[in-house]
Amino acid sequence: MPTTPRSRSAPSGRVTAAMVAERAGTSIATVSLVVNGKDRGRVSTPIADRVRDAVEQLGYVVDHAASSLARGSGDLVVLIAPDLSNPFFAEVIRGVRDTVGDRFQLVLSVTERGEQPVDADVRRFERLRPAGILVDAPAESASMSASVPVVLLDAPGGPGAVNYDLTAGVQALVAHLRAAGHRRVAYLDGTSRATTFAVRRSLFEQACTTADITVSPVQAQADLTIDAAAGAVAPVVDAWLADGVTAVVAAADTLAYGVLRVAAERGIAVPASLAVAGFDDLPSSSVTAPSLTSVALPGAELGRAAALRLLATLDGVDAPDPALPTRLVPRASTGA
Amino acid sequence: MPTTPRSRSAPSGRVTAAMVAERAGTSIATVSLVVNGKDRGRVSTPIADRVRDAVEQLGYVVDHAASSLARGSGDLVVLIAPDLSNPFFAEVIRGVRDTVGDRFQLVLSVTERGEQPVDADVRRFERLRPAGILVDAPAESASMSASVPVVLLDAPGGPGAVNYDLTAGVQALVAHLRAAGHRRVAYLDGTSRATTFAVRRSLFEQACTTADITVSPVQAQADLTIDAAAGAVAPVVDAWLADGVTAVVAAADTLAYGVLRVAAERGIAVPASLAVAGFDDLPSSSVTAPSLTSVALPGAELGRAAALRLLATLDGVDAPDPALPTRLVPRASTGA
DNA sequence: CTGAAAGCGCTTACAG
DNA sequence: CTGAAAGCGCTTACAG
Repeated sequence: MPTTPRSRSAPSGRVTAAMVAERAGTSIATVSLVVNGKDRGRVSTPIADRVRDAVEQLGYVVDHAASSLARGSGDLVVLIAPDLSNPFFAEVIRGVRDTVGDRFQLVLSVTERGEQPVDADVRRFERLRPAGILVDAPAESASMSASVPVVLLDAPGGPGAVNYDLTAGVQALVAHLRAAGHRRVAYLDGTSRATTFAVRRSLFEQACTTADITVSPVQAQADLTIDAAAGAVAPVVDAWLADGVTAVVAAADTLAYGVLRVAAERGIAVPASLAVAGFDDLPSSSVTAPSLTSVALPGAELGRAAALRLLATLDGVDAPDPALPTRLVPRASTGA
Repeated sequence: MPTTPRSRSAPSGRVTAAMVAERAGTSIATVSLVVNGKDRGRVSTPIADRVRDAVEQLGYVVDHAASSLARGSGDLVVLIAPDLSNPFFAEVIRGVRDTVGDRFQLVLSVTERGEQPVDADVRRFERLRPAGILVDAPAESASMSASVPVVLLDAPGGPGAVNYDLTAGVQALVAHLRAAGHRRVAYLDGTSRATTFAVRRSLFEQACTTADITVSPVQAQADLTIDAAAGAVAPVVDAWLADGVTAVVAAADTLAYGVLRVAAERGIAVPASLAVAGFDDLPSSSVTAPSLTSVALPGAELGRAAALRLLATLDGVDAPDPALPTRLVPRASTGA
């Protein structure tokens, strides 16, 4: 810890506007204007050039803390997402980043494994005075309000949220299973408290009822990792088979991978003895053994839509708000 | 845009220390001390309690911008990582987050897909006055210096870096291939400019030379995604086979997945006609068709080691700096 | 066109 | 034990 007195501006390596101003022979006010591109018609060309030269030579960068303090808010956009072990979120992030672009700087925060973003997370990031906050798969959409604009992703029912329209995808999945002759299926749920999982389950159960397919009372759920899913499936897979289940639908592809792994270990033929399907359509779902049938949720699209909505809010204009379409990608794991 | 005059503190919903002080009947200096836990022996218990009550009632949170401006730096730790479509990074992040814990707030930044973190990324985040910056898989470790402590991850050769000892893993892989009778192999490289990829390749080639295995002159490389890998492999797979190649080693598991996919499409038996192996040992590598042999790089360990090193630097103590061990996980894709 | 000055919300010697 | 005040580095009316 340096003991340098604070009054002496010990050259901390940090270049300030004052240093730029001195070198350019102007005031820091002028430096601020030039650096922020607000010099048109306010600063003469020769002076502006001198400032730019000095900035270049000194490697000056506007201090974010000071700037956002003075301005009231900064150019940060915060995206709070659940644990990234689900590759789905990588896609969402990409969509957001490509959309907020250079205008804002995107920073991410991830929750503890298996946790959903909650109110307190939003609160913690308000401190940073971001331009806006995006929350992916929040636990409860109720009280996510803040002093900055907040957009919720994949938070069905919430206001100020962008969502998938899961109906089409789920119905296609159930129709697909029905056509393959399945009449009794199991559902492997996530332990996640994200509302989207409740929606997936209930839409699935509804569709099954309509299609005259029975959902097995033998329940299982797990964290969204392959290991956790395999651990949850191992104890119940025999009960499923004994119950006459011929297909299992998992709330996420990573969960479905766990089913595939247990089936492989037990020598249960997929799809002959047990069909398997998931949600997300992860990139790796095309190379599993067998390749996995999945309801495709385009993550990058979700990220893009959320970012557009935030930008629209910041600009004070109305945002289009279409629910994003989902579709079934049938593969070998259901005999496609 | 609100036109509120700045002088009137329009109740922006933001609670300030002044508001807390007024409610508690003290000064903002006292509020600051209490809120930062520096009140022991400096503030009387009844006053401290009144402050805490007021904080509670008002929901006061210290403003990050103002705090880090006044203090010189804040409690943020920034982790800059390449595009997250490689699930490997999720592990690294988890290791970092679990280690920096509650003392610091972790924020992430990801580069454009296929890009590596560069100097300019570090520069951009210095603005935030973080306590430290972690850079995963940087392009060049040379000039990554900043006004805050920087720790490089997976940046072989750099000073202030934490790394894997790839030797053991690579040698085990090559010995494994040799034992299975392979004498001519191909290497599928990543287009990534991260130095770790150069190291992987050169260690592999060295080990092959020693083991009297020939590396095919038929070259291929791709972005670290399954699609990109499949696209790069498709045009060369016949040439590999024609060249007498019996095994292909990919610089990352995601690349190896691309090989598996092309092999499946072409009806090339794995491992009978072509053995496949990768680096990373991703969770999904246990469920691919066939399951993938891989050099395991424990991502969470890397993140943990880097975070410990940063904490040590901040505390001014020496950091232990063991290279992290790697090992081979043999699976069906090489006939294990 | 230009700069002095107030203010953003904190933290921290310093003086009581 | 407590508070007034300076200072962190900017931005932005405002007065020249």
